[in-house]
Amino acid sequence: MVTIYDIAKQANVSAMTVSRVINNTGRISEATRARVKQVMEELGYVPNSMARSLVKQETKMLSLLITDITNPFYTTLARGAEDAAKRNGYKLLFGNSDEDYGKERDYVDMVLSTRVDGVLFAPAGDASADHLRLLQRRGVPFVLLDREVPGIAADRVLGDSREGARRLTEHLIELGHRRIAMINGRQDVSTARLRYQGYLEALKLGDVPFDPSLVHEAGYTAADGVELADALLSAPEPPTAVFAANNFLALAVVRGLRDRGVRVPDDVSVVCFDDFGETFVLDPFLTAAQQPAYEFGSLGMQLLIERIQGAAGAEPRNVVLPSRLVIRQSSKAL
Amino acid sequence: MVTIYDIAKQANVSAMTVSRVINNTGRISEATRARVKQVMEELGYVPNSMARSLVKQETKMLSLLITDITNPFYTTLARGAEDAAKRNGYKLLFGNSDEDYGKERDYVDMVLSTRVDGVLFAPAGDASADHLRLLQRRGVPFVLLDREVPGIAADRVLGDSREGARRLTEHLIELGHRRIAMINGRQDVSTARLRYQGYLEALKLGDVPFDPSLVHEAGYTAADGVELADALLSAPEPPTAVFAANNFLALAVVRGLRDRGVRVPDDVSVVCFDDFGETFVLDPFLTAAQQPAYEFGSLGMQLLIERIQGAAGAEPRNVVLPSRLVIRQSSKAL
DNA sequence: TTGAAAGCGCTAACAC
DNA sequence: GTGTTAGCGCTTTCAA
Repeated sequence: MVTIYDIAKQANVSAMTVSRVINNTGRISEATRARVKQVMEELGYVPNSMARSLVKQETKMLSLLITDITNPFYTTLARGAEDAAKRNGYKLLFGNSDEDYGKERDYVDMVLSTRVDGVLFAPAGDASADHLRLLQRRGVPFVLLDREVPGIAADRVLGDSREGARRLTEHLIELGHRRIAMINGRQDVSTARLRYQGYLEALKLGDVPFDPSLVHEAGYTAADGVELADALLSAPEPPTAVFAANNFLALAVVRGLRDRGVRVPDDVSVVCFDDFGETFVLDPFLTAAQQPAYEFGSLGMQLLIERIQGAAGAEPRNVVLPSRLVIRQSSKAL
Repeated sequence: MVTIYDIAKQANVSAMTVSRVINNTGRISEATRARVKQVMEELGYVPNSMARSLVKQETKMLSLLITDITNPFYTTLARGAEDAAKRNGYKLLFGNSDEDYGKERDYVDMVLSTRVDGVLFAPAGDASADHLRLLQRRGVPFVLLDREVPGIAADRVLGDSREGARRLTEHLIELGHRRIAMINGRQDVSTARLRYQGYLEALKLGDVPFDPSLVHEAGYTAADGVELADALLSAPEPPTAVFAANNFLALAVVRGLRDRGVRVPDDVSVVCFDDFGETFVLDPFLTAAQQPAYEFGSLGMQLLIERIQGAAGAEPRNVVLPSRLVIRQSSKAL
């Protein structure tokens, strides 16, 4: 491996001079600079960023933790984050918690020992508070993504879960539905709670009686919610419409209903948060509240970098990104 | 930041003793070990992996470079790679070249300065050879993913592009098609060349005359190939079937054809390599040669780690993963 | 079983 | 403009 000292010797200067050339700091004569640069070229020198990090106490490395790498919402978010990181000269370390607190904990340990300069953190749920406090105690800046965590004050980029859920439910009510089921993520996840509240709000505003037998909790991943259709249909009086709290749940429900001979939207309408967009799907079918996933990532990254560079101010900032209601074929008038 | 020295002082031992406890090396009395461990706990010590890397000359960090982070083929592959890396105690740095040699070059520089222990590399194309030689000269082990690069001898995990393309084309011929168009990636990408060859092979075997006006080249990303439908339909005698060399191209073509009033599959059949699977799509529509994306990642990672740990032998290994032909509604008898 | 010294590759701080 | 010294946090080597 070529080091600064090899360059220094060849170019007949001190290590410091080489360091100055590399970093463009201090005053260097043009002659020396040229000579050093040439030797660097010849020897194919590449700086050792570990050595640099060790002395500078910063790694120029950031970390992004998401909860489901198979979900297009998060991969699109990841892209936004990566673009913004690269623009600012940071590398990005990715992690995937799979909605699992154990894996999340492992990841936090990794992050701590890697000494990344900051973390973009999509928490698995409320119990992530422990992990976030670990980061706080070590002085690692972070920005919360998509979900808030009670008891943790930090910058965050959130969606309008409550509002979006309310609008989706209202849409169903406007179509004449009154028996509207909801399938949701776990209640220890803030978005699940807020989407539930939005649902209740819409029912109240629309003068639709609330029936607890129509509400089911699963989780947010593709694996969750496969059996949901049974639960839905087994209600004393089954629903005519379903609000699914995310894209995977919606897919599972539509599949499950169809398998049982229930047609969507003819027999049952389905709406959801986050869809799969036009990118992957030929004929997008689901009526959905679309969230600007890319902006979750890029904005979050921007907040994080501002925070790291001390351009942020003491109090946490809160960004709420509105969703867009896209009406498609999966919802239909009763 | 808590260091080894803080622990050493508190526990009344030398730094070396602490180091030994951390790494479980050497002989330590149970008493000392317990004392050190307790202090570590109390102070919340987390090892500084940069300092360790600097002296050990290894980072326990690997890197994965893919060419299109928006393509489910690659995100699934990434998941396989990540799982395998974690199983073996490695961290994973992600990168995305967007099929662009410039971005790829930047990424290689980054990789070099980060001193990762190895790279899983999905090359943008043949010109990636320069970048790969850079890695070779620096002694950074890598495994090629999905695409081979002429002139570069290295471990690799590839699909059966030629075979898969042949089978897809044969499928169309069996359905009675004889005017079969192909839309392809750039010819400086090995998979594009091989898929083209497979297409030609099938034509020859099926006694179908080859018409160069039916072959079009675009690129592999969603952005490419939007205008392809025009080119296809403007042929003197337009095709009755289209073989698209990947998933995004297929989606673009179907959209383009529909926009121009051409029905798929009634007027034109479409088949492709890599689809979007059942994970995102309610009613998968495309007849496709499905590749085992997850295994590309996990197997590639396994090869890489073996290579790094010297368990590999001198000559490059070559793994070919077969694709699976899934027949759906987008292809139909003439 | 434990410790002292040296050094991984780099840069901050201070000379000259 | 350029050089010297010291040290970032850890492990290797050798000694006790």
